[in-house]
Amino acid sequence: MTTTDREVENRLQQHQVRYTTGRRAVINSLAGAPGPRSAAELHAEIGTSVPLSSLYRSLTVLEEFGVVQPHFGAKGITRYELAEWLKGHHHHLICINCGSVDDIELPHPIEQQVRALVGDIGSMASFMPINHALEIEGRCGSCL
Amino acid sequence: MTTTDREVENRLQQHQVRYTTGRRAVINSLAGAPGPRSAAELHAEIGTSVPLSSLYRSLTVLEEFGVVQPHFGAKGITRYELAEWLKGHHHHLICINCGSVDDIELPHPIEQQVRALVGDIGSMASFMPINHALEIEGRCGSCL
DNA sequence: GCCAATAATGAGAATCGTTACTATTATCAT
DNA sequence: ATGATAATAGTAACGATTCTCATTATTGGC
Repeated sequence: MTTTDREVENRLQQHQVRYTTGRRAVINSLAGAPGPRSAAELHAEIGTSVPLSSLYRSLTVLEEFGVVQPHFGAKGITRYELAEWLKGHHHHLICINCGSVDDIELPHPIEQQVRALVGDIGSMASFMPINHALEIEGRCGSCL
Repeated sequence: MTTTDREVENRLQQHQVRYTTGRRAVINSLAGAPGPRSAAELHAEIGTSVPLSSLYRSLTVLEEFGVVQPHFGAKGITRYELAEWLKGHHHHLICINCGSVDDIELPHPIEQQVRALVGDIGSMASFMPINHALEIEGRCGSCL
């Protein structure tokens, strides 16, 4: 059992939500992925032991209790990743050629700058920022 | 005929693509909106004179020729907005309470900082940035 | 350990945003 | 005007996601 596993287990326990085999499979798959994954992608990796419909339900529950976070992509495809408190704050590099989405964690000073900018923007627009995402579109290493 | 209208007309003409009534309706509706709009929202505003299927087709060709840009939101809903060369580079304030998406144009010096950060990130991740979007989630003025 | 109560699952149908198809209509150059 | 081509309207098809409900697993109390 990994650390992530244990943390998720605790979080769910506190809400009297069961950490079942299917949900475990989702978490472990996401924990090993370098970026957000769609239900279909998870299904392909996990195998047919967890049917798609259950996968979707698991994702919904896990999102409801703050364990995973959705990321909305082209063609109505929603990909999920572990929430920030599990995997750390990060941003996305989205390849316009192959469609891949990879995580990138900014060096602390740079992330601080982003955070400061977001704060400034919020106060100048009478908007209360709670989260932010810097999505960078371009060409990934394999598609240059 | 507005300036935007004329600019779109020119762009399409250069590609031998017609700027029809339906496409004009889409552009004008988007030009008057404070944020991205979905096909359904445009249909509601424009009325039944332009059927949904035509709206979708219009959006597809307008995107194809760089006149509008998609924005992917929750529940598989794609919203479109005028491309940057028409409406200027901007970012989004997304309200987690009411779901509204509003545009925000950053003061020039701040946008410069963002741009510089994106450049830095690209070179440190061997990724060629082409575009970027700072999406700020939080509570809008009406939902504080 | 066993039982009732409750939560979760599996399989398929239903939903909804979006796309594809095709016959008809509008537009453009000549 | 006319023929070639682009665009439209209406409807069927599609695919990601959600819903339904009968069945199965888990849990807390005995």
